Amino acid sequence: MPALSDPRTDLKPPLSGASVASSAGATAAFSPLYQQIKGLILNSLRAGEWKPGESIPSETDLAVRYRVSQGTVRKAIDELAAENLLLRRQGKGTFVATHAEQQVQFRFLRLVPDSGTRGSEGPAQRNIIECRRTRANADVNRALALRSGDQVLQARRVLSFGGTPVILEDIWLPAAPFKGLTAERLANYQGPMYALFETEFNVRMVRAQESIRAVAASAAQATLLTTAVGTPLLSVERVAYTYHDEPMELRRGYYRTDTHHYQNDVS
Amino acid sequence: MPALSDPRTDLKPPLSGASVASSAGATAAFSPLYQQIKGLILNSLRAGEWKPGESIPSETDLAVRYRVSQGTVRKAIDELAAENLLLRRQGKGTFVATHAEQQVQFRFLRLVPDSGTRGSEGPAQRNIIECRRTRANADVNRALALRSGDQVLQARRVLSFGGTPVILEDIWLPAAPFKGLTAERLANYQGPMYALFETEFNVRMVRAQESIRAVAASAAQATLLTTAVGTPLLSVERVAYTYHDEPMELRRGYYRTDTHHYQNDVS
DNA sequence: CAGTGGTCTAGACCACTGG
DNA sequence: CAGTGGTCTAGACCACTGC
Repeated sequence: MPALSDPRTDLKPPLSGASVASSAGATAAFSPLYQQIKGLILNSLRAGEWKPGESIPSETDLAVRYRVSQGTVRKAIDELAAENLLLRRQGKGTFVATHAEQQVQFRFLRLVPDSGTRGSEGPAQRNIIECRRTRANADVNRALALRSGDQVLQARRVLSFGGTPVILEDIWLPAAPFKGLTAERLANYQGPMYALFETEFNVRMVRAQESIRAVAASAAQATLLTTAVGTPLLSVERVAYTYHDEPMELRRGYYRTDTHHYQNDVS
Repeated sequence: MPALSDPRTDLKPPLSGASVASSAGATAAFSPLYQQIKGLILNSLRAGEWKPGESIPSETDLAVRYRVSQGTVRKAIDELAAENLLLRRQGKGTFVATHAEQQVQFRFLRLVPDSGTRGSEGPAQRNIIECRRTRANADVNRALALRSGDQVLQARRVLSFGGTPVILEDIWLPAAPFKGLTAERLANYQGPMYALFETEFNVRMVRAQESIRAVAASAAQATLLTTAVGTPLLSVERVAYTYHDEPMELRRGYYRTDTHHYQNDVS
């Protein structure tokens, strides 16, 4: 191993909070080396240096690159794998997670059929009702951290399983990162919408937060979901985030739960 | 460190699948040392050797006890901490997680007020409607992995926040592990029900699986929740598990979502 | 100050994959 | 067979807690 006298261009040594201000709180947080490495890897992911589905360099290579031991790189990758940003495959390498894989399709969709398993009803049919460009209202602006006046894309679609419409969704996206997205491209793409976002716009959804309520179907909703007005529906409001917790999508879903249910593990 | 010649009473060496049957698949799975250690710690937890809220021995002590390095014990504890079974506190020790802590009260309850934070409405009022001992139907038996004919305890209660009834719950428990549980003890206990289970019956709920639907309030439900018949309610069916994935509780909850919502993080 | 968990390193060896 | 991630060890040192 090389001596540590060599200056590191990327990393600060993990020094403790020796900030100027000594009194009155405001102590600089101690940041371990592996957290700094994690941040650097995160930056490379966001910058697209390694694309979804591709492998990242081996642990030993990264250890050389960052001038730390393999164990430290390993711990950084461990956390990123636990957050589903990376995928380790023994003997093969470490890969950037993607929404395009067959195994984890609909990874963010918690709705499953009451009987049978996910996907047992065959592929979902996607039906784009509309897609337009507007200025968002205050609600949407707040959720997406936009300035008032910023443009957004709004889409509405229906997902059907086995021929039955089950999900009605309104989707809002900031217009800037999704420049060029049209109803046609949405309609023609086969596969999860988030996979299209990855390949076409270099936007990878990493985590999401959902707020769930029970509501009664309006006339419009009932029509699109071929059910009666007043039918109880699951209202699922989702904000999806990219790397570094940037909000990138607001989605308001209405789920029929007569043949499906929302499944959640809590611990 | 002592030589490894010393026979280990508890552990098999992490040998690979050299089982008798060599052909026809059925290869014995390779189990790393730290997984075996994790299993032993799990056994001690289930046996009540260390009780909720107490500290377990230090990593170095456990390393001596199990005759492995501290790093191996550490990895076992890491996983148990990630699963919320243990709680690490730097400088103090490692503690058995509990539902009785102030910080994590209602850890399994995902319902939060639309405005304000969890607990901002003051403490929840718990109202036991009934508690009786019966034979369970097939549904409940299946969920709790009981034999038909086994006795169960059934309770119904209403939870109110800020004076408004928000949650109606039906709860089923296997009678055997909860021998002696009565409506009075439930009603008199202040604090989360799962905390009572820990202290009185040595049953610790570790994880749960919830199935969520939207339903219309029945007459009985509407009365107890002081709302109108047909009001959309969130139906939350929960199966809660103890150590080693033993199902120990079935709970059917009905949540009003006019002032609260079910919050979920997905990644 | 001693004791705890947390970080970092270095090296040996194992399990798995694919050419 | 070489290359990858996975396990295990041993030791040094750091950060945090409480006496």
